Amino acid sequence: MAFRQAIQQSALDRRETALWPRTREELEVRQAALAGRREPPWRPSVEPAATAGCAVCFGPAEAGRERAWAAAAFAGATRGRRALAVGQVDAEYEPGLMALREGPLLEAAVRALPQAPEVLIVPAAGRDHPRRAGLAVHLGAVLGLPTVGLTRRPLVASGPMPKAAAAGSLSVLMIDGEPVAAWVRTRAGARPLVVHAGWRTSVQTAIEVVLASCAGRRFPEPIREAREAARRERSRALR
DNA sequence: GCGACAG
DNA sequence: ATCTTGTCGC
Repeated sequence: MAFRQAIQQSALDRRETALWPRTREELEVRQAALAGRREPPWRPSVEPAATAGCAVCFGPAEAGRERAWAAAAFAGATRGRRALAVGQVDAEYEPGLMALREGPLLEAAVRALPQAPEVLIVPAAGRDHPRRAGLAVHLGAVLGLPTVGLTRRPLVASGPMPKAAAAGSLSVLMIDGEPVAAWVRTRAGARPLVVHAGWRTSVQTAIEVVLASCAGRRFPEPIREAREAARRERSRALR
């Protein structure tokens, strides 16, 4: 049955945990494989789509490891609309390999959400990546959820920022003639953000998802909520 | 002079 | 990301 199948595909298994690569070599192989997979493009069934965001923040390192707090949230996140995940990470930050650091924790936070989102905004690159599979793409594949990536600047692609100061003005970023992301002014007069095509999303769809959730602010509401939740938990734990 | 490769 | 100084707008 198509209906039942759709439900199973959109529902998050809250107990299952994926195995993330532990080394640079393993991750690079995985990324190359992910980039080759061609899943059916996703489009919001109803607008606005149920959009969630996620975030991670780090604390002082202890014994070589860093403590980290992750959160996932829907807009207007209150109790019941967000979730947390805490852990340690030993991988250092390295452009192109962010999944080693943030993948497991972000997955845990999203899976802990009481409801499965229709689409997830990830604070990381998507298709604009050395192997076309940034953390936004990887996390979407692991969760079986459409994702879009959102960063302050491009990772690989380069191009001029939109000239117009109006919210919604944009300029597409390409790699080898393929659209991978776009500079998007999410708020009038503010510096544009880079919106990336992610897991099962095109640049166009990614832009629609992000613009629909910004509500007059530079960052999408779900991302702001998740970021705030993670930082608040960190300060609570560190105190 | 330094950085210019996501967070 | 995190930190820190400086500027802008309500």
